[in-house]
Amino acid sequence: MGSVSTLADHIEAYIKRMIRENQGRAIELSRAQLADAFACVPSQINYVLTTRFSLERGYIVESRRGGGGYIRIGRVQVEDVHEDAFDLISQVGSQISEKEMENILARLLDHQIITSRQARIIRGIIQQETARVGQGKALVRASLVRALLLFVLQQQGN
Amino acid sequence: MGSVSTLADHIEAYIKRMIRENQGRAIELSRAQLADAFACVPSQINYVLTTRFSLERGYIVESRRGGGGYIRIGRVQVEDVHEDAFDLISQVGSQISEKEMENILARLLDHQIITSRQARIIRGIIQQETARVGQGKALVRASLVRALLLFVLQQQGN
DNA sequence: CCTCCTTTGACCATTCCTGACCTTGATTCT
DNA sequence: AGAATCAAGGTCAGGAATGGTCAAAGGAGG
Repeated sequence: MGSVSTLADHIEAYIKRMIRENQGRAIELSRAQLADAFACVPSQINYVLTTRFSLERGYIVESRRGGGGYIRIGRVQVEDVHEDAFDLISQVGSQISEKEMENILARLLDHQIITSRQARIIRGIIQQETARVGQGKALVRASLVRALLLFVLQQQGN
Repeated sequence: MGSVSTLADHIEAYIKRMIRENQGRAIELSRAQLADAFACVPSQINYVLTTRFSLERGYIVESRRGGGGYIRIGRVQVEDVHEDAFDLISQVGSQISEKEMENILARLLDHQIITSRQARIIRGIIQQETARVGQGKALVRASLVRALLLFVLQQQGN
């Protein structure tokens, strides 16, 4: 697993565990309470939500302000994970940023379509290959992401 | 002077010893601290990492910037049987023709380093990807061949 | 000398965390 | 009902902590 060192990482892990323990169903929580539990400012929760629970990473976050306010966090429901994976890959355009790549990997990892080891190797390979070219890294990255992920999927016999 | 020991060599040895002492498991370190320990500029660490801890040499390096940033260095287990395969791959230049690619695949197939199914999948993916780009197919192909073969080899050392 | 590897430093990019200030919804007071 | 107040959550910009890049200078060996 990734390094669980920063506060944000801990909060992320906490939320994911909550969801897991709830059979993957959406959970509801109070921003203020959570912030209190981790001894941080409330906006830190928003930071975690936007950086780790974005739609691109497969999460849906709803909330309401005012008295009795709440934050609900759930996973995007997908019929067939492999279908979803192919969709994800086919939606990769001719260029892709590092951040976009991370989102895809995070999502596939989340759905256990790839292992963290595979994700690491993919990152490593792409890092080396993009370093090799001066310009057009986003182009090379797109090509490699598609190729490597497609390879993984096809190998699994899809 | 038998300069068997540049600063880079010492840093390399230090990191390798760390990994050894950690039972071969990945280690995590701080670039700034390490640079400090060796009284050099931080970028020297990057130099050592890129020149001595590349994937072809069997290492995988991950890092994160910002607060709580780190550099993680681990080994990817690779069977010795595949030593020459790595040589083959690292000899792939910045461009390679379809014929050269076929030769490489044939050799790897011959030595049973990859299966015919894997070879087929690789061919298919590379065909698709090179078709996407108008020019510079040989460039893209080289990148993909390296990436996919590297991936296959590291997958096996699991 | 020439070339390749090493070292350095200036400048850049990313990630995290906080606090001041804003918006929205519910409840209570007149 | 309307106003005031209370109780959430949201935004945004900034500071601090890391690591990354790149090109030029330095050195050792052939």
